[in-house]
Amino acid sequence: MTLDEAKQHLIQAWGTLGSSWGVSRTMAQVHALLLVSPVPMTTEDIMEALQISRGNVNMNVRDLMDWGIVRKVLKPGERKEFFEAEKDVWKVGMQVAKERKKRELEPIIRALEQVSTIEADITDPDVKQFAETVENLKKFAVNADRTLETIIKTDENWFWGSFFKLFK
Amino acid sequence: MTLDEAKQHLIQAWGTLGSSWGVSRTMAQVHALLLVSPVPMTTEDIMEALQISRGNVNMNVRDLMDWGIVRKVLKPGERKEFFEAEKDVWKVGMQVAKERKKRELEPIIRALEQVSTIEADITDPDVKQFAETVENLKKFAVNADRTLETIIKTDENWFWGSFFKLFK
DNA sequence: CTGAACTTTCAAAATTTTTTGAAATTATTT
DNA sequence: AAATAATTTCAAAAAATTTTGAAAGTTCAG
Repeated sequence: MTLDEAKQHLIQAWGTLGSSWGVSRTMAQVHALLLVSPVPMTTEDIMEALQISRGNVNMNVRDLMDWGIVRKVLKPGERKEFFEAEKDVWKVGMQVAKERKKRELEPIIRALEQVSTIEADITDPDVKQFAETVENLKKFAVNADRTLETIIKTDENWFWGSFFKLFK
Repeated sequence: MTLDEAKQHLIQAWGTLGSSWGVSRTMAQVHALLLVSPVPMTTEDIMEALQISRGNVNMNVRDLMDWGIVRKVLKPGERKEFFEAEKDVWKVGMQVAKERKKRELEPIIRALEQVSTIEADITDPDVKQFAETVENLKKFAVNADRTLETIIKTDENWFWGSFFKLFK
């Protein structure tokens, strides 16, 4: 397998993985492309490498920047903008965890709290069962949130070194 | 808020959450519906509650059963099949973690391994950088896999009681 | 300022995913 | 074995998402 073939494989695999996690195939592919590029790339480079339109590149790169895992790089004397991906895999993982926590975990916790303001006859067994289910979902979500929060604040070395040892 | 309103809210919120995690809105809604139903439901009950077609209910219920978070219940003397969701939130979470690990984490690890069989001049700095990135992705994935594996084998009580304390 | 280089936007088109519903299949009862 | 009831399948339709590309906007050198 040549370097280029390997890159292509990885980009495809990353795109597929993205799809099953609610990230659009193209966004994941742009991310993978920048991740394996040894140098920052321009919009045109990305267009050419993935055979997609200018607008598409622009949107996906912007989204990746919103996720905090791709940066704009300005080269002195160059008019064009260059993009590079965060290469530190731990940082990427943490950044994604942080964003998903903010975008999805926190909203669902708020929704669960809202829903538990149900005013109803607590002696009704159906109401009781519902309240219990919601309460458990909330506990689970809050626990996950707290755990993520802690992991996010943890430094890289701790993870690579001894995360899994804690679970022995 | 009445019980029914609260249920509707939760079903909607669950559907939205599903979307951002690569689960179809309807599948998440069927799951939520069964989760808050005090009794097992038939295909027709679900059709009516969510206003969706028979085929759609059938497919999504089957998928939920594949995920191991919904069961078929047969009532003696009844011709129809009933469905109920696993109510234990911890079990649901673990089951989903287990399936996603199998369906998505393991395949990406295999893909990364494949890609690292690249035969190329290791003195080429580009090749070296690529190999390094792939190696780090693999380490991250394997670590996550191992951690998940351990959590999955952990019993419920441990999580609810002291998960987050470990991270202080 | 002006115009060229580059970036962003967004309505329409293409693609992908989901849903429908009727026909085929399977299971159960008489 | 025939009739009835329920489930499954799957091609076509609908809906949702993604992509395109050209026009509008922005930036900057001269």
